[in-house]
Amino acid sequence: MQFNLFSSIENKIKDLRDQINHHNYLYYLKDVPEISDAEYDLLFKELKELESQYPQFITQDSPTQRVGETVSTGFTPYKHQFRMYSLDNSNNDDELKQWHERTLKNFSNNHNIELVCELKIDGLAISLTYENGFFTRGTTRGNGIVGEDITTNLKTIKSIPLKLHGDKFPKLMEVRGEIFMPKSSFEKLNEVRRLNNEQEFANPRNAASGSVRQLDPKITAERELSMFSYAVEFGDDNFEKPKTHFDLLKLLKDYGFKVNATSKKCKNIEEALSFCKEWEEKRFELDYATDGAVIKINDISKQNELGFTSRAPRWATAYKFPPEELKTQLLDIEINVGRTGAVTPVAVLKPVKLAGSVVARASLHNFDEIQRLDVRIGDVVTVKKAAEIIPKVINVDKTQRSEDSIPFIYPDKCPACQTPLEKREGEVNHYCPNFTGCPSQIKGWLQYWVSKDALDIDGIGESLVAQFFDCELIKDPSDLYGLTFESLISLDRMAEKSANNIINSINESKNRPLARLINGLGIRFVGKETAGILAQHFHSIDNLKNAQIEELSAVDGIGDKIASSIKEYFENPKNIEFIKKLKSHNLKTEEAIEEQGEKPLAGMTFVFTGSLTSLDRTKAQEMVKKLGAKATSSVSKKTTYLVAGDDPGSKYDKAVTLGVEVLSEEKFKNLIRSFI
DNA sequence: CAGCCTCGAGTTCT
DNA sequence: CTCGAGGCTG
Repeated sequence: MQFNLFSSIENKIKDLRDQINHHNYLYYLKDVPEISDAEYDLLFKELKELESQYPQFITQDSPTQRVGETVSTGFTPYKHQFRMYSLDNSNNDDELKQWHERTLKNFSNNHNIELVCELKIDGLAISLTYENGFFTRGTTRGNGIVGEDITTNLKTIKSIPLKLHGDKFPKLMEVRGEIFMPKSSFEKLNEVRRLNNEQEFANPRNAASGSVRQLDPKITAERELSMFSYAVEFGDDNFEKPKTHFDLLKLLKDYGFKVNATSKKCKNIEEALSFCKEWEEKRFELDYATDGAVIKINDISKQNELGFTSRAPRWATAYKFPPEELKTQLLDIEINVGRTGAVTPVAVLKPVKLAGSVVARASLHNFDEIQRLDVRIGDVVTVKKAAEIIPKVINVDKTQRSEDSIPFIYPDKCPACQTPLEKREGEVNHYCPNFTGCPSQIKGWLQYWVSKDALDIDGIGESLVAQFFDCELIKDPSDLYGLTFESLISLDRMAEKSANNIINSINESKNRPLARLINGLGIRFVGKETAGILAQHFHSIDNLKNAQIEELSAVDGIGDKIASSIKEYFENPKNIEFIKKLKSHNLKTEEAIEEQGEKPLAGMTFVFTGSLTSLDRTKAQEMVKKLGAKATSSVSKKTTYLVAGDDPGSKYDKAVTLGVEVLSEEKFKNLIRSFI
């Protein structure tokens, strides 16, 4: 299973590489591009993603390896002598106090346990190896176990001593620190890049990261980079090590490292909290970016007693400063109609930089939300990123509202097809009821049909289905299967090769598992999961069609609402017609009862979080399902294992609170391997 | 019937 | 990731 997976990925990567190189040739040398820039970018993006997941398949001639590409290569992987751990987070005062309480419980005499507070620098974590006082190697953090050797670049950074000061050194030590670019240098650098018409860096962190991973160390040397050091791993039993973390910081300073001067010893958690509060305000005055504070137990013997979880020390926690908020102007409210007919308003914002990226849009969810905020076009609003990712409008500054502003008038007609909108009793969303005729809904459906969770048609995405639909080549997904080479080639920006690929992909999708097909139908309340249940129970679309309400709701996981939604779907002659068309194009609409293999993981529930390095999440989920376990997306008491990849999110914290066992990617793979 | 737990749907940007 | 809503359990 593993081997097939890898060889097909290798082929896929090779195929992408060849395609892109071919298009490069056409574009740059022959000046006759066959595909649009957007399509080219998509191919490129896909290749980059696959390569970053499976770096073993990167070859020298890959288009991603050209100078100017940010994909990191050319650096040798290096296995850290001592693992580089992450930090657990405390998102607010309570969580910090809880961490403190939990930690102190481990000691019988827990009075006067000193803490050290430090600012958490928003940069790039690295590790420096010193042998007998000489700097011998510097590496990126990577996944904490293996990083990349960037010694030559790091040697250009002046705050990294090439030889330690003083005369007593351990035989071996690894110093951990954070590389950063001062805000002022970042501004200067971007100024220059702007003048040269070069792409600007989004934030100092990205600039530092980009600078340190240059293949040419001369470029690194030109960038103003600096480093704060904050930890050491000793590889020398005879060396007399510091007894406390604070002494360790002092030792680092004496050795000639730059140590952040704000670090402070605290007698109790209240003092630590006031350190956090103080810097939450003052951090903007600093010339470097900080995203929080780190609180550590000072006594190193106590640190050793506490030890580590699978990913982080128990004796330290990161206090996260609240996410950045910004004010900006709301330029317009756009109305989207999704594939189900659900109407969602989207705020169009004057673009602002927020927590590292430029935000121009934010969902307003529904009409209730607009009323709750009383948000009007032209208002000045506060935007913040929920969970650091999704922009959200959190409030409206009504003092800055002009006198002639009027409340937003919610449309009563679908913007795409002019059908009057409906709101069902007890539901929050408005719907466009023109389910079979609304162009916006059909486009959404087409897009869903070709997506990974449905028929997974490679090479067709949002723009292409919209193009097909707008050219009236297709009216619904079944028409995809009637597309001919000739009809495709008549389109703009479509050449033989792409047309062939598309026809092939479409044909391949005729044999997808039944569950995917059911999901693609777009029956209300029936998504990926429920479609899977239905496929397993009924084995064919026809059986599903003929099932009575009672039969449906008897199935585990299907209640009255879903059952009647399914029944309703199959009572609509248009849908019956659609399924007929699928069959006439030879799509697989039935599936033999799957052979029940060994189910060694029966009864277990897995949740995945963070980015997995050696396999992708969907694959991992399919694997555990095959072995009889469930794969869900949120952690609860019922979760057996949380598999945490790199940089896990809130799920990790929840698992810790609920006492759910956490597996590293490595441990997970071992577990799975023992069954195949 | 309340209180979980899960699922579905929609969303942003790199 | 988050909200809302459906299904199941005690």
